[in-house]
Amino acid sequence: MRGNRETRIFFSTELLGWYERSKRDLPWRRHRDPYNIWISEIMLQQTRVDTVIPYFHRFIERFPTIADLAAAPEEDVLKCWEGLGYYSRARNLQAAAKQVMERHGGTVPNTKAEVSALKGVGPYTTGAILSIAFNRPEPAVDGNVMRVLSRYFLIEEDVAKVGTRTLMEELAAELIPEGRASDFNQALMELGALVCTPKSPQCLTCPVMARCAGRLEGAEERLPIKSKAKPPRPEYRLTALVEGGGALAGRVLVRRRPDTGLLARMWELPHIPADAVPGEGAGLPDGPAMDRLATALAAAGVPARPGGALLNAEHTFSHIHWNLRVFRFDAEIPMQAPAGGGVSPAAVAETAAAYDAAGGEDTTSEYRWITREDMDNLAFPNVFLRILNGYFGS
DNA sequence: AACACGGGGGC
DNA sequence: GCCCCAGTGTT
Repeated sequence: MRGNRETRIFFSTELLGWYERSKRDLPWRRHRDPYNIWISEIMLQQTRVDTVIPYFHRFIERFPTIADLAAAPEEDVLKCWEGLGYYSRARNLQAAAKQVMERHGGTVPNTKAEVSALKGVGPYTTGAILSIAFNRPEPAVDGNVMRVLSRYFLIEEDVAKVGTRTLMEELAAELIPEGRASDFNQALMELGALVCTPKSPQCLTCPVMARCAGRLEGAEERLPIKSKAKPPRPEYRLTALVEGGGALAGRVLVRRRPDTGLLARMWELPHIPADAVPGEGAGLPDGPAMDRLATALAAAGVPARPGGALLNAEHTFSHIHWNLRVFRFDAEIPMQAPAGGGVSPAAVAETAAAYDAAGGEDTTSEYRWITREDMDNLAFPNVFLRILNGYFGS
């Protein structure tokens, strides 16, 4: 156990007092509703409060109950999550809502085994739901809590290590005052968010500064100790903004991403990989780049005439840095439905091979011609949202 | 244990 | 431009 008894009692007591005085009025704190708390905790994973608030309101309005969420089209759930990132959270959340309907009659369970069995609910969220919604004395250790505890107790273990989190959970559990798990866990995270911040912590306003070992050692700025993440690897993409003609005038070609992996089942502009920054230095010149893109589009069933480079866009994920060069195309002829409504296996194989040869990766994409209004119903990652909003002029 | 998985905010 | 994240699932 870290710290002596007085140090731990002081911490918990002063922290609770501070929380009563300083807690923010957040939407999910209005009522102690397990569904609201669950939604908020999933949204708050790797995401700041200010970002989450508008999403939380829209989500609860669109899916007021677990039954509504379980019954909704996945497309609607993703659309509600659009721009929030880590979209597997949304897909897992809906899968978990179905679990709750089937196993628990539509009521959020209140035991550790049942809560942690829900899709998308790991050790942190299990503790958060059990403590915040049901006042159970379970630790809820996130990045904030690890920062606060590492400073107050001067813990120099690497917080990126699994063993360190386990240690923090044991410590956090010991600190929970009798009957106060809900407020105490929220207080711990609130302190990390408002006072014990990653950079320039506001120690002079901190309720536990007097006994903070990190502060007393002058070590608060270098804690917590955390090993560095790998930098994102660069990827270069030739991207097509294809404008329809004739019956498809005013529409743009988009496709749906595969069921798994990056941005699963989100919509995007068609793009193919390139070896370097397109249009620069070692990158493919615009002419050949557009030729390759045109070949890939034709193989996907959309013959199109290149209309020049439109813009460059960059987007950084946690592990990939995308460099996109977007080219405008005019569709030569509208996509036609095959006779009889079907496509022969041979034709599919031929198209797939041609698309692959042209640098395409996903040969099973669903393509669609959309208007600006159609964007209200389809979920796009931010980088394509920016491009399309710029194009449609909104 | 390492990696995949988005995005925004602070400085 | 670089750093920080209110984590979970897969391999």
